[in-house]
Amino acid sequence: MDTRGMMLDAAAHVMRTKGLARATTKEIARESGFSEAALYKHFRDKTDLFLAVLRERTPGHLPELLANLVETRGRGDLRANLVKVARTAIEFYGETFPMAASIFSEPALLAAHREALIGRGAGPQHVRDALARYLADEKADGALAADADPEAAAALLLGACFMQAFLGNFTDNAGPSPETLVDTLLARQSIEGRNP
Amino acid sequence: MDTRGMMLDAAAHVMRTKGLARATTKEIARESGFSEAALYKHFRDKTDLFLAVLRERTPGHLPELLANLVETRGRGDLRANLVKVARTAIEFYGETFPMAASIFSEPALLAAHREALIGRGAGPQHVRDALARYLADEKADGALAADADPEAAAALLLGACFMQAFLGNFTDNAGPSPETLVDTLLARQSIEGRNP
DNA sequence: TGTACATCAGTGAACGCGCGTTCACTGATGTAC
DNA sequence: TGTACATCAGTGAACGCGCGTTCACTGATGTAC
Repeated sequence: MDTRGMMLDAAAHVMRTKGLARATTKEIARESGFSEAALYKHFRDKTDLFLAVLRERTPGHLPELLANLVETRGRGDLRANLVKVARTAIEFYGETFPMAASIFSEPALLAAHREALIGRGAGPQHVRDALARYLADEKADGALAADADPEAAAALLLGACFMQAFLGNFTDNAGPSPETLVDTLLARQSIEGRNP
Repeated sequence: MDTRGMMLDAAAHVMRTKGLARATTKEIARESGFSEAALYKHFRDKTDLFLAVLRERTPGHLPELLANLVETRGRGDLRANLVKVARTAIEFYGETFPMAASIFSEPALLAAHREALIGRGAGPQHVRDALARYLADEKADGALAADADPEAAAALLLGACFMQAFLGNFTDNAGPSPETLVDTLLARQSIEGRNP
């Protein structure tokens, strides 16, 4: 691993364990094994370093899984696919949440990160859109009810995972399993005959 | 309004607009119209002030609404009640999110806030539990399918609202309306005859 | 009523500290001839 | 091969700054007699 990579790892680790407010250049330098001055040979300033961490040290398994699902539409059965999405999403959001939430404490950093995501065509809403697209494909293939709403269904499932990850980071709250969430989403909750 | 209240308002305003990292004693003092020294007549230290803001300046309309729903079970129809919950939740989480997310940047503050919530018997999971309890009541009254899962349904609906509030704070993403979310939750998504 | 004192909310100025950043430097490695 | 110089990743020490916090204080208000 090159110096820059070690610095990014150190920064990501400090941000995760000590929090953004305690992620000082001193701490990151100490953790990486290099001097503070060395940080400035690889990154213009502290913001540049943080943005690089956000860009290069955010896990990608959820976007990847959804990209695959969209590509191989209908391969495997709907329920199993959604359970896998839910499981992956809870894990992904669980890893991502503390750092992502942190940057709300620095609006300037938040804005810069948002712009960077937009520039790359990435961002949280794209995940939801990808799942909605997969569900729309399943609906077109007849695996989903004709009056089902792919976007709302995607919002419900990912939202539950997102919140579960938040609750898991905030308390030790467990919440419903991925299977239960998916089954509840797919099944009718209101009594038969009544609307909707 | 007494001095203490003005200080809390000022602190909450600065936290919301400038972010936790820029919410310095100088800034809060300037905004409140008092000196920095005066802050220390009313709060032991900065952490004490922040915890007081979190305790006394967090909106309460969502917990309140759910408490009322649980009390007046079945009054009004299910769908209308849920739509109102969703609408209130999106607004509530939208107001709460930036500040709540902020404190993930200071784990010590986060831990202190969590302990304070536990001590008061409050916290985000209680909101979800309250909605689950209301849904369980509706199920017992026959307004919800016999095999419906109140906890999972509550997690799905509130999760979608929570994530929508996050997306709204992060980008200007709109997402499905409260009505669409509720209808999608209540209706069967998988095709009739297929499981589940 | 006037006088003497107590209380107390709030202040201006200073404090020490840790922060992000920069500086002149070092020493290992590569290159020319 | 040896010699002279260039390059460049990384350093130790210092810098100015803004932070949270404390200090001795002021001046308005209340109270006793």
